Amino acid sequence: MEFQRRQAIYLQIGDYICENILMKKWKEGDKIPSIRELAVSIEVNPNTVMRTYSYLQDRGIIFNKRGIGYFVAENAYKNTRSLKKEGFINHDLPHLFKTMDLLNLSFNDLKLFYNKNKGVT
Amino acid sequence: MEFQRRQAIYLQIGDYICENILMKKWKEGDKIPSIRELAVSIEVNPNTVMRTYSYLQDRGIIFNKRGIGYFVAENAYKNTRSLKKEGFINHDLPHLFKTMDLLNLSFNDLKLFYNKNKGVT
Amino acid sequence: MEFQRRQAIYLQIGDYICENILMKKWKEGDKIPSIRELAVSIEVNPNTVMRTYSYLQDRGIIFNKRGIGYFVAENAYKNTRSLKKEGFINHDLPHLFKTMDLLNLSFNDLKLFYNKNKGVT
Amino acid sequence: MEFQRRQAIYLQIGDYICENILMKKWKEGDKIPSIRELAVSIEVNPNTVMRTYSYLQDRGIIFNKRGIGYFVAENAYKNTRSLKKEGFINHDLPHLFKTMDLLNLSFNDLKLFYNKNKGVT
DNA sequence: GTGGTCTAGACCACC
DNA sequence: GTGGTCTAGACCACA
Repeated sequence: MEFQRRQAIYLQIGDYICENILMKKWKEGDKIPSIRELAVSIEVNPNTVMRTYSYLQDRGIIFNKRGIGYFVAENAYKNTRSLKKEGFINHDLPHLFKTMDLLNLSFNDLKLFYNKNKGVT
Repeated sequence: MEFQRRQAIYLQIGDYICENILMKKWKEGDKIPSIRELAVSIEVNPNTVMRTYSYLQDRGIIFNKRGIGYFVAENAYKNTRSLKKEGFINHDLPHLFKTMDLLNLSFNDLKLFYNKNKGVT
Repeated sequence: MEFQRRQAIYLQIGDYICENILMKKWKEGDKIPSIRELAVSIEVNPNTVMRTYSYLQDRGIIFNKRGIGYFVAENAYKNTRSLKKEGFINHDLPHLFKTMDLLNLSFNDLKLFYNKNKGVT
Repeated sequence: MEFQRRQAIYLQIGDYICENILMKKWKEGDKIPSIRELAVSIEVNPNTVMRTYSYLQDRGIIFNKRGIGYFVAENAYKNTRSLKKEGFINHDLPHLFKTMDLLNLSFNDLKLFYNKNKGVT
C-alpha cells in the first residue's frame, strides 16, 4: 500500500477500511484483519493501525471483542456513509467550486472530466 | 485574515497570494506587500510570511529584487494556473469521483449541488 | 563543527552532508542523524538543521520517512555530484580562469600551486 | 549589467572596476564615472555605487577629489593585484582543490577544462 | 521518539 | 527601508 504525504497515514488506512465497507466487501458483523496482520501486510507500524482502529471505533464503524479481534459494527454502512457525505458536502464540494472558479472552469468542463474519468476507468 | 487548523498558515497565505494572481488583482511585475507589511496586516509572524515568499519564489510565482521587495514573476499567472490545475486534475477530481462512487451519487446530484451553490452565492 | 561567516550556516551543514555522501561515508538508504541529534552535536539550533534537511530534500538528496527520520535518497550520489559539478563548471571554473587572466597567471603557475597543495596535504 | 545572487551587488561593481584597472583600460590618474553616471548606466541605486567607491577608496584603489569626482589611485594596479591575488590563493585555490577532490577530478581534467575554455574564448 | 510549524525577538547585510 | 539568518522555546501531529 502506498501513502500520500498530504494526509496522515492512519487516516488513509481508515479510508481504505471505509471503502471496503461502502463497497460492501466487508459487511456488518464481519471480522476485519487484526492490527498485527494489517500492519505487516501494509508495512506500517502496529501503533499506526491501532490508531486507525480506535478512530473508527470512536465513530461507531468497527467494534472490538476483547481477545478476539475487531468487527464491522452494526450500523457501519450508515455511519460510514454519513461521515463521508458530511465531509463531501462541507469540505470537498466548496473546495471544488472555489477551485473551478479560480481556474475559470465551467460546469461543462467538469462534465467532460467526469465522462473522461468514467470512460477510462 | 482567518486561518484553518487543517493546513499550515504559510501555505494558506500562499493560496491567498495565488488567488490574487489568478483573479488578476495582482499582475505580473507588480510589487507585493513587504514581508513585514503583510505580517502586520494579517497578524502573523514575519518568519511565517517569509516562508510563504520563499516557497512561492521556489515555484517561480514571485521573485525578489534585493533591498526593494518581492514582485509578481513574469509567468506567474501561467505557472500558478498550471500548478493549481495539475493538482485539481490529478488529485481533487479523482478523489471527488471516487467519493461520489462510494456514496452512490450520480452526476445529476453533483449538478444539483452546483446549482444550489451558484444560487446561494 | 566550526562555521565561516561568509556563508549561511544551514548551507554549510548542507555541504557537510553532501561531502559525506560524495565520500561514500553515507550511502543511499542510510539513515542520517535526526534533526535534534545533529543540532546538539554541532551546537546549532534545531531549526537551522531542519532548514538544511528541507533544502536537501527539495533537491532529491535526502528524503523523509514520517516519524522515523531522514534517509539518503536513492540517487543521492548522482544528484549531489551533478549538482556540485554543474556549479564547478559553470561558476567556479570560469571565475577561476578569468581571475588567472587578470592576474597574468599561467597554467604552469596553477600547476605549481597544485603540487604545493598536494605536497602539503 | 547583470548581477548574480551569490554576491552583494556593490562588490560585483567593485569587481568590474578592478577588472578595468587590471586590464589597464583604466590607468592610474584616470577619472572614473561619477556615482550618478555609473548608477544610471547599470541601473542601480546610487547608494550602492557609493558603497562600492567607499570600499575601493578604503583599499587605496581609487581616490576622491571633492567636487570633481573619483580617480584611479597611484598604486591602483599594484593594490588591486595584491588584493585579488590574496583572495585567489587563500580562498579560490583551496576551494578549487577541495572540490576537485570531492568530484574525483584529476589535474588532467582541469587541464582539459582549461584548454576548452581557452579554445572557446 | 520523529519532524513540522509558529512565535518572539535579535542581528546583519544590503539597497 | 528591504530581506535573510539564527536562536530559543513552545506546541502539535504522527509513528
